[in-house]
Amino acid sequence: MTQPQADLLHGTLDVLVLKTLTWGPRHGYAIARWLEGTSGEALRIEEGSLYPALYRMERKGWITADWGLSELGRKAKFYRLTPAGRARLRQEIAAWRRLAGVVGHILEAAG
Amino acid sequence: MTQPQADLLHGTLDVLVLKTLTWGPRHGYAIARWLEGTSGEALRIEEGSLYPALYRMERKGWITADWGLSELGRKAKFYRLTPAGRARLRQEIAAWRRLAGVVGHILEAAG
DNA sequence: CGTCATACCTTGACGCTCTAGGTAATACAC
DNA sequence: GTGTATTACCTAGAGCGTCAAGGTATGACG
Repeated sequence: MTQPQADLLHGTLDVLVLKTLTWGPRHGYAIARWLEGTSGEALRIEEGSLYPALYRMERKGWITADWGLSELGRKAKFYRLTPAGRARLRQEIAAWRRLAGVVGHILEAAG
Repeated sequence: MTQPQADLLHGTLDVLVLKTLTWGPRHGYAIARWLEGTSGEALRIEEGSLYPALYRMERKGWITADWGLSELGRKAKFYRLTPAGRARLRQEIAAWRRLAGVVGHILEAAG
């Protein structure tokens, strides 16, 4: 009965993950939990979206990963921003602001 | 040399088109020109995105089309909102506001 | 005669998200 | 000790939206 998720993220996952990592290294599972929590559960970060996104960004050199131990003592892969990732984040934030500004302006106009 | 467009629209085309049609019927080409103009050329509406979007939404019953004559006397297909389209527009605006609010909140936080 | 603008349409590649599986280890209840 | 939930990772495939790059046809302009 559960409805499909209807593309909640609209291509914003990369920028959200990059931004999350500005607070320090985090493993994938923690990134998902943090984004969901910070959004007041408005976002659902599906693992089938998250892990491919992490590999993508690692391949592009925006983040790097090291294995370590989570807060609960389990093995976990910690990701952190590279300088290229910080630069990319700035670009993506700028692009998002442009889009949000334009779309917001059009949608809020009296119809 | 021209860079690829990098998914400027992020899945917002449907809601933008629906909103455009609240100002009255318009043909595809005019919808594209209007959105580009209103956005101060910040948006580029590719025809390969627009026309499939129009068919999609017509198939879903959100818009309907009639052939007519453009302002310049050429044959053109005029689209207009159906009641279902208006309902859908309200939903999509609400979804957009939620997403924009959450993403904006996260991205604007001091990193 | 060539070019630009209007107005429509199609195909294929690409990329992102989701669904729906899977593994493995720990923690806790019964 | 057996089942269940949680943590933490991973993958395959479908679906869908956007873009690039083509195409048709008409009319205006020089």
